[in-house]
Amino acid sequence: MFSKSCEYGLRAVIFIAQQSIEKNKVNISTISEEINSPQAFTAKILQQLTRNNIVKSVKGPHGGFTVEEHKMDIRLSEVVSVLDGDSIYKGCGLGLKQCDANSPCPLHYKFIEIRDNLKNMLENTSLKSVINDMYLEEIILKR
Amino acid sequence: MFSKSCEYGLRAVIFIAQQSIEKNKVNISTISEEINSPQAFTAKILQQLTRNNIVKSVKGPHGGFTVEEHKMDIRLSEVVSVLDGDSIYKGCGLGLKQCDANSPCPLHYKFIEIRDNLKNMLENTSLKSVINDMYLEEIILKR
DNA sequence: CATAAAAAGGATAATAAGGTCTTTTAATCT
DNA sequence: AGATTAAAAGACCTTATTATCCTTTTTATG
Repeated sequence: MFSKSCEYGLRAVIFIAQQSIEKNKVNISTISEEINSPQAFTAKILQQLTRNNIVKSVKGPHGGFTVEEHKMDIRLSEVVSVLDGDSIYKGCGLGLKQCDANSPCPLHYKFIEIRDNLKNMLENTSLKSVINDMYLEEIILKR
Repeated sequence: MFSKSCEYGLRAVIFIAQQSIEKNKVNISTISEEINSPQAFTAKILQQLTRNNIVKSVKGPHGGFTVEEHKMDIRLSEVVSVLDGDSIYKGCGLGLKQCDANSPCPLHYKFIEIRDNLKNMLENTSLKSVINDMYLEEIILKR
């Protein structure tokens, strides 16, 4: 469904956000340990998320990554579109370049439903709400 | 959503099935032309579908590919699982190896809904029904 | 100001996905 | 039987994704 980059990215953002709520900055080595991802690769992904103002990074001693308070209600869709673009929402299920109501592929209307579903879920799910859910149940980001 | 192999495979099967209803065998060069896919690669994919008894192949002059009548009600899910396996249905949205009701990822329940949706669509859509739909509206497999 | 901690950036390596080409096998038609 | 046509099979190549390594830059602190 998502690329590895996007999977790691989502996990990382969720972890960082959770820690930010507890007032902790976290560095890459902690992050990659806690979400079980390759460290250098994760660093690359966080660079992208930093450039796109989804996470904030601070260099130097006691530096690390945070999600600022006013960013807590960004949607998962924003993370996904930074890392994977919008092909999941827009692309044709059968891979046709041109596929819309005017010249639909045989599965066009069936796919629209599923993609809209995914789109709505990602657009309606804020970082904050994910973190809240995590406090309700024992929820893990490793393994 | 699907791999290229799976996209080409689905398009190919749909095209072959449609032609089979009109009593035509079709060869790879026609198929790849009509569904706009790389010929040699499409041949590879059709080999897999042949080995898995989804399409039937006949070698030699006037040979080609067909979908036999009793195969017309196989589901799209069967094609997808031959070409892409079942990770779309089973895999965790965040890429965790272990993720289920016992140790769910933060998005587990949200993803279940979407994957079930996709699963149901593919399991309830037969080749025959796709072809029928294609006769109702002007539907294309190219571009 | 020197040092250490941390992210940023560039270069490269490994693996997987996507795609091509050539040879082999099988069916059909003179 | 021999020529021809078409798929099957396997070897090979290319590109994109995933992943690592190493150097540079930034910055907090003793």
